[in-house]
Amino acid sequence: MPDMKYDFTAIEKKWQAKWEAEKPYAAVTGGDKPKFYGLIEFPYPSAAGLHVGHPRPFTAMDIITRKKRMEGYNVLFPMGFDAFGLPTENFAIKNHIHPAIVTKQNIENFTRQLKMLGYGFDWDRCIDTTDPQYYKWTQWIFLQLYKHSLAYKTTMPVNWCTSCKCVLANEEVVEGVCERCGSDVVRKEKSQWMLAITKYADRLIDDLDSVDFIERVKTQQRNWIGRSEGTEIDFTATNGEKLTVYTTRCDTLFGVTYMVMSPEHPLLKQWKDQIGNWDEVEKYMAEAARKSDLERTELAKDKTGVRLQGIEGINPANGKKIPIFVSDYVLITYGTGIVMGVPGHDQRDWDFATKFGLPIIEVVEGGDITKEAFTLKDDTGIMVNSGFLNGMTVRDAIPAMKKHVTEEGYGRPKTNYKLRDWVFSRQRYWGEPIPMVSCPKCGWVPVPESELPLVLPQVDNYEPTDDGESPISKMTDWVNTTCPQCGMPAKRETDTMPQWAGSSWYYLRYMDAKNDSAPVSKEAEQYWGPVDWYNGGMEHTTLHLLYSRFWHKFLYDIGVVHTPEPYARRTSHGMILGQNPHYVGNAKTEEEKQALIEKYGAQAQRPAVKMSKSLGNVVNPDDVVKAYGADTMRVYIMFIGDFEKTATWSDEAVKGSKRFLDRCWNLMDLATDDSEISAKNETLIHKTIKKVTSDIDDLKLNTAIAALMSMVNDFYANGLSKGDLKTLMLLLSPFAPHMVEEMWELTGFAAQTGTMAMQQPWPKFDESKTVDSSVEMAVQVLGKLRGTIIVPVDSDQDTVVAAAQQIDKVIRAIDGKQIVKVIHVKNKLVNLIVK
RNA sequence: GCCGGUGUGGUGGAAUGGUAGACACCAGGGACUUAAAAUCCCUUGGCAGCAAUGCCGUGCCGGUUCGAGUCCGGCCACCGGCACCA
Repeated sequence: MPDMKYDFTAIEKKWQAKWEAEKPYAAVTGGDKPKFYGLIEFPYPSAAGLHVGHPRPFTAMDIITRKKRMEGYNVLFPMGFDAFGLPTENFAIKNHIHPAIVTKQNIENFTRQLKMLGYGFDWDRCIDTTDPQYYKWTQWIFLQLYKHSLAYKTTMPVNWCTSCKCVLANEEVVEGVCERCGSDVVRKEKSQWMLAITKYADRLIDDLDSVDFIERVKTQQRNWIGRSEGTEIDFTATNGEKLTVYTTRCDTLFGVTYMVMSPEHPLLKQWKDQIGNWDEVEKYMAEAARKSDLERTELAKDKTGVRLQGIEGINPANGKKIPIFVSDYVLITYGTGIVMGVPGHDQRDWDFATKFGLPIIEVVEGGDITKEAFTLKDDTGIMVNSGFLNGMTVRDAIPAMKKHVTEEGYGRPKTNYKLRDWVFSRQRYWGEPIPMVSCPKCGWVPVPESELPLVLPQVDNYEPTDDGESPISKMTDWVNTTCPQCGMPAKRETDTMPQWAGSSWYYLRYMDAKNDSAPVSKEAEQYWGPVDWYNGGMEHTTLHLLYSRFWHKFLYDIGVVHTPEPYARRTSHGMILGQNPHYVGNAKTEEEKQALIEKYGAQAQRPAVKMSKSLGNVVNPDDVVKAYGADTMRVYIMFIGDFEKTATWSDEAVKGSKRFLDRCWNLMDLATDDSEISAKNETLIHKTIKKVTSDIDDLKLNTAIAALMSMVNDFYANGLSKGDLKTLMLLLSPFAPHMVEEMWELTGFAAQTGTMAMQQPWPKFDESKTVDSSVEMAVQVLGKLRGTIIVPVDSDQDTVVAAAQQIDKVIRAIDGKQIVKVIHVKNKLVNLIVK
């Protein structure tokens, strides 16, 4: 073997060129092989390029799909770009470049970096959501939603980001601020396109049972949808109006001492003339409208409200008259916007009643309602002061009351959801135009499908406007059109679709990326669907992941796809953090330490933090590849820790992965010419194949690499044959594909087999060869480790006990005592119980 | 407040109820070298001891078990999600 250095730069360049030319990763629809569709979330092509967070999921799925190919699967592993969105638009505004040009440059840079890392994507299927040939079908799906009454335009209070000058979906508001820019979100009355995701709420929850998603994704989606089973109860107002409330605790109906209406409730304005203190009420309503979501939440503890003069409510259970208040702790968006106040058994109601001096009635025994509401979590409390419910447990009282109100005709069981319909329009430029035309005579009319794609017009200024209109609205040539229905002058919708539109169906497009007559052909979808394994970030759980499940279910209903769920399996990766430059642990002196704590506070206590430009702890994959090579980058990012957990990048630790690859490379000099697996390494090799195979399937890439490292260490200790090296190369090839192909060629296996290593079958193990002829067993006396013995595999108890009694420490430990019991776990341990 | 998750050496992390710390990083020692880098070898959980060895040790308290990082009950801390959802 020629003594050659591992020149990763030259090697990686060579093999990437070969793969570019020969396309070994191209997926062909159809054939006899079983199919495997592995998917990772496509990136948003930012100007900053890839950061080291990207390669974690990408490398993992690349390894999984490479192994699947070797196992004989027909693999689809695609990549694309989710390129509409605000950062590009803002960059374009700032630098006076068209967003399309920025997007093109960014995609080119991302593509270069992804190819640099050696991923086995089928580049012929690459998609770009801003390509009119792609968004033609995004618009088409919108039109189908419209035709099925799942897209509608309505005026309602929406979340308005004061900085982006744009509406946001509920899912995009985090703790009262915009999830993207962190600015205040206020409520604004606006006419918006909506998608009726709530119609799919039950299916989105129930079908989670049929898919293999990690549990935290399922719980998070269930919580977000927030299904609650309760009761609607009709109260009456003294002016004759019916006031329906929603409650999950209908058992407490006898404990109601007041009612509360949301300040946004439409009945209030209707009652203007009947409300004695209308001025006061109106003022309160105006104040509530001005508050941002954040303010409303922050002030949660301090209840405010105004009592309506001249109108009271009547409790249908006992005919009692009770006051009605207006208060902003009642939300118009949940339930009926009216709540029955049960201060004895709801803490918010208790707070409110205490502040306004309202009576508090105990209807469930067990607490001290003079101190706080008794809101027991278990439901075994006994009902009191509640007419026919007295003496029952809460558990029995709820169904009894539900039945009662239904029979009496003033109530009914009702299911409610926290999930809201999806606000689907944005007042920004860089998004898919919504293909609708507003005609003075016909109302909203869809653009005919034959006219799709409705291409985004060129504008001079992308700047968002303060009047809340899209920049496109200034393009009168484009806006002014004719009604597709009556031919009269009409105007186009100028809002665009949200960031999440294009990604709601992109996994389907990969199956048939060039189709000009459908989003995806029936054949391609039948063959590739559903996605077998989808990995992505937890931050998308209640956004992209939920949205795309919704769209998929709709496409299922209209016969475009053949499965009710898009993704069979969902896993999630942890974030990659950077070193914290301000960490107190780095301080050398006590003064330095104090200075850091003073300056950075809690931030200084954390060894690792999110990478950011301002902290200067961003790791650029380009630099890592330049210094150590793509294969080292791939191995390190997998070896860094448990895939699902947060991990911290370490420049020092990368070297360990490089060292490992060097050691693999240098094994070429040591391997003897024997092309068979050597007898001395046989067990080791079969064990390692077994371990690496199952670890990849279980997404435990870190321990798979550890097993390979162990094998290499043993090869150095015991020597190896070319046959042994061959197995190592095959097991390593998904992890470090460039280096392995070069080794495969240098060791003559390329010439001998006529294929690349990646095209070889995945090594098989023989279960019977994964066990050694002898094993080391633990010897315990009274559960305490006293030594180890080496015995033939599967030795019986007598043999093991006899061997154990030869050990000095064991002899001493049982000295003068009787062995009364022996616990013998075959090949593992023997525990001598003495007295 | 509710729902998840996590807690193991100086560090990242391993451990189907069965030898805690695999595999690495850092550190220390040695070899090679004019020297450095690279490479190779050794040590490396803590305490006591020259050593053999002994004791302690997986956030805390208790329980089940021959045996608990792992299972059960109760705490504490941190991370993530939701949150005036009636």
